[in-house]
Amino acid sequence: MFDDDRVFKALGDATRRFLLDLLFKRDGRTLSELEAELTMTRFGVMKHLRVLENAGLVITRRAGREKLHFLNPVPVRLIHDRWIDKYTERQVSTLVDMKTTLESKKWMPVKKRA
Amino acid sequence: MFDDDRVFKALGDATRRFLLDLLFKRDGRTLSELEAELTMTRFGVMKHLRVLENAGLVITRRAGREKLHFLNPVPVRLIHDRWIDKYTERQVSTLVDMKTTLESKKWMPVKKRA
DNA sequence: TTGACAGGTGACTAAATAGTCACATATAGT
DNA sequence: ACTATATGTGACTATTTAGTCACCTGTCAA
Repeated sequence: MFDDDRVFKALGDATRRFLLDLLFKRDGRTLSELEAELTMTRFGVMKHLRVLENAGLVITRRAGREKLHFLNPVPVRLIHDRWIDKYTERQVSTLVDMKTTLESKKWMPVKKRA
Repeated sequence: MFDDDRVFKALGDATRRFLLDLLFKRDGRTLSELEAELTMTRFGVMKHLRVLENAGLVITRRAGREKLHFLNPVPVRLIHDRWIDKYTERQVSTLVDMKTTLESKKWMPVKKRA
């Protein structure tokens, strides 16, 4: 199994992406803290965290009997660089910004169409 | 199934990533052209291309009896934006550049499956 | 119209993966 | 030492998914 395969396989599961979302909002959480946000068993969460750690998407540090989890953005950036050329990057990000702006408008609670 | 799930599931397979690599090098290829680069059956390749198309990672255009395939970078950029903050983006990309320079090797295209 | 070529389909098999269980280890504070 | 808390493990099951087969449809060019 190649390194990049581990990364993409890790990202292939919705629960693991949710864990990354949690860590993106706030780093340095423990296993128990993360488990509280999910409906799954603790061991289920632990297995997911291990997959993320083996992929390098999450970095951990022991602190006493606790294990703190941190999001590592580097693999994500490497995905980006693999299929987005430096010369077209600006155009793509502009396009994405426009898209998300439009969509967020669509999602806004509309005052109502009287 | 959510949109982002389709994207990540699509990226979870090495053959499909290899197809994206091929299209990244040169756009607008036909099914047969892509099949020639793989050891798999034509139908196998077709199924993979359909997964990529449903995920929005590949866009197609019919031209007579041929179907041309193009790489769409937008979903890739959205992955990036999900876990890389605009304020830390510069640091991360600098770090990645240093890393790739030092290693002097980027990710190799995945080899054909045995 | 006929033959050759490009692409499309349903059903099947083998392998990979998510999630669970009961049980085990290690640390903090009293 | 003792107990509550935080994390770690091996084996099992159910589901998903990659890849193949034989066969069908549509388009080009002579």
